[in-house]
Amino acid sequence: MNIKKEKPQGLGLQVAQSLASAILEGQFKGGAQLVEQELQAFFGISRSPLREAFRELEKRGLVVIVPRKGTFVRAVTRKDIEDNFPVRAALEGLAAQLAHQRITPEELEQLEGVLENMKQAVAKRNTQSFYEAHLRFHEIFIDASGNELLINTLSSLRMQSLWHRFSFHYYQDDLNRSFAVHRRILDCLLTRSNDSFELRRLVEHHINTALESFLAYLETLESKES
Amino acid sequence: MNIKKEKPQGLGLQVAQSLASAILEGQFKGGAQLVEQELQAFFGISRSPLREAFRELEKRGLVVIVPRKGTFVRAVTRKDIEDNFPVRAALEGLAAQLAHQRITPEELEQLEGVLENMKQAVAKRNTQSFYEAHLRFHEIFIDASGNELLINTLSSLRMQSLWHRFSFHYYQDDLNRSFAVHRRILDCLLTRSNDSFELRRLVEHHINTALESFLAYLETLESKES
DNA sequence: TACTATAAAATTGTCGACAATTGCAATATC
DNA sequence: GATATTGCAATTGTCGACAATTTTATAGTA
Repeated sequence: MNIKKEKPQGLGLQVAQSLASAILEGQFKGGAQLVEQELQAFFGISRSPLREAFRELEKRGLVVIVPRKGTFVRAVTRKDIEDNFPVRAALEGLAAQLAHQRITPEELEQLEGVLENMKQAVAKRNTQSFYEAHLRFHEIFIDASGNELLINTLSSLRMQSLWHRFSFHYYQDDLNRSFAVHRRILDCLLTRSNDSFELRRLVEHHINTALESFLAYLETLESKES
Repeated sequence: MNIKKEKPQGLGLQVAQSLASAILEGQFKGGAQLVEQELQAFFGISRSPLREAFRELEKRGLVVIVPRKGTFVRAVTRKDIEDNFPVRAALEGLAAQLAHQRITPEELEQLEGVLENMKQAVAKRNTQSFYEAHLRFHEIFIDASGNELLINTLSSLRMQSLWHRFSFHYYQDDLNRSFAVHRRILDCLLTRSNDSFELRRLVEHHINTALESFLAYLETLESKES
């Protein structure tokens, strides 16, 4: 058989995917209840797969299920963000260190390509495409770590932190600086003889710095609202 | 009201708890299928809450759900273990560093108490109670980090790594050394003026070392089986 | 008015039945 | 004898109905 075997995914997972997108795009207010009857009617499915979808969303950290009360889209607080970044920073630092030992020439090639995209995005002041390339850059070296647990854990953490209500706006200011950091990261990965701990610190510091500018961005938002 | 408000947990969570214990105690062979009908009869419940329990177990990383195939207890491979420890090490290192800044005198007191238990366990060559105290020691400073995400993530990772088929046997050899390490960790936590990075490295290294002796322990097991 | 008690509505939890799919064994075919 | 095919049994997926609980609305009382 040369035909793709489309992997079977029940209604539950499909609905979960759909709901996840909706939540990440901010189509629900934080803390809003996902009422089964409404969604049941909307998707045209029964309650069993819908509840399954809720469990899936809870696994991804997008909703919180409270017994006997209901399922609520997770309201992301400032503390959630402050908690998320350091954990991501530590894990991505570890991922980079592991990748340093086992990354393949092909993957390094990909990183060069993505970095080129970032460069062009900087020139064009295109924050959207810079944002996407940036995501891809991290994704590549995380996968290169070869640690499945690390890859899965970070996948979840990065999704949560990307809560698109805020999205990529906060990159606007320092595209150049961000590009330079990733150039350095790639250089570190390219030189095998290097100390992998330096690479680790570099990546970790990069993300923790991102937290600071992200929080600063939030400050400006809050001051505008008041 | 002064009465405990017993938090409601549906049948699903109760069954999940029961199954989790059974799995951790090794009452299922790795890769064994959890058939709904059997468990349904055993617990005397319907399929809805049982499937809910399966989702819960999957969230905790104890089973793997394959669509249209079934739910299988996760077969822990050597790579799973090799992947788990470095991630735990990085996160517990971070937890210790965070705890260094915000740990309370009460928590330090608790750590002293637990360390005393470890000391006595060493004297009595009681690996069981040493094991329990050891778990508690880590739990305390992880909680002291104040990072909810970190606490939850580590809770899950530590549970997985404790897969009791192997259990605590591998501690037997170096109870003294392990005790000494934890004495040093506590000393680091006690001196606020210290460099918190040293504490972090200490904890991380401690866990990565544990991986090595754990793997060595597995070697002996495998050679016995052959 | 403010507060409590009661009733109704809305919502989640659980159940058993039926549908769809998969795995396996018996059978057929070369 | 090896391989493909068919049919049956086992298992998971989906559904709608009923039960239990929580929330909301209503009425009653001080």
